[in-house]
Amino acid sequence: MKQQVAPELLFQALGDRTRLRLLNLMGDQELCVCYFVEVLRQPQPKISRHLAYLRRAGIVTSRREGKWIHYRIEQPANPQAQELLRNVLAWLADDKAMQADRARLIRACCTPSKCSLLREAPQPALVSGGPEARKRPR
Amino acid sequence: MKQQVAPELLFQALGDRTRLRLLNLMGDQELCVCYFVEVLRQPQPKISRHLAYLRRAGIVTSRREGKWIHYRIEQPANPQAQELLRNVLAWLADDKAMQADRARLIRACCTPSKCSLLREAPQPALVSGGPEARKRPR
DNA sequence: TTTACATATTCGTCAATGCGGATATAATAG
DNA sequence: CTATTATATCCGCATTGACGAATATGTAAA
Repeated sequence: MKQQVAPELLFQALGDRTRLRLLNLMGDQELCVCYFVEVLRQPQPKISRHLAYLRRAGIVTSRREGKWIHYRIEQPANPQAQELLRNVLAWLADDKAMQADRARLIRACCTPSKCSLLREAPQPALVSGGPEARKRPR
Repeated sequence: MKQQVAPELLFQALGDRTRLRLLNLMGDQELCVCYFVEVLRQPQPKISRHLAYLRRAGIVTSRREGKWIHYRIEQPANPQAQELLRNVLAWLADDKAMQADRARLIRACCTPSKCSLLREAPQPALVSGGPEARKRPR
């Protein structure tokens, strides 16, 4: 069973711009680390450290596939926390800078050949039952 | 116009147990500092410091009435932030320890004479248009 | 097995912040 | 004016966490 997060620990994890940008990029898809590095244009160790923080906080999980490691948002066990996380993502989606990040991600996915880091990187894939899927339950 | 809070700053403010307990006690009422001190059984300077933090973060406002200073939650300007804050309070309302705090508050209000700090303290009052009022708009 | 690549971790430093204890400020009471 | 009460702020200390730089780990390719 997923462990219950104390609210203050969740909020501490959300209290950093870089981590919010990472979550915003994940949204409802699974992304491998090189995309974060490419899109956010931040040093790889920095990205990795913040992803580790999110993982320790139970907000994301990772999955290895060969050389690549994919990260995705993990649904919290607590329904209230789930709702809250959905709200957070919706709020981020309204933020101009966050929208710019998403746009950069889409461009990177369309033309991976132009991005030094993404030559052979696996494409992102939608996560079934992710936060976005739950918002449009048709 | 209320200023827009960056999401990460809001979350930093929410990332502390004492501050969440304070917010939970405020809920939709306006409370004076002595109640927080009495109910949370924490040193007054500690309470005061955390209230100041919340004020600087734009989450609460204060109002002086003679010797007493009342604090209440301030509705964020951004609708997304409003929704989020409502979610936070709803989550807290589910937490056992938070419920115990609220029960202690009610007891303190009913028998202020038994609480050393509350001899003459003004009673809490509901805040019009507060988060709870918005949830039961009848 | 060596090499290259993707990602993670460690180290030293610095800023932010939590705390208790002491003290300052502001309002009222006497 | 002085004393008291309610609240805020300051000090020193400890912890946390963010950062860049360097390095380690794990996987696959040559």
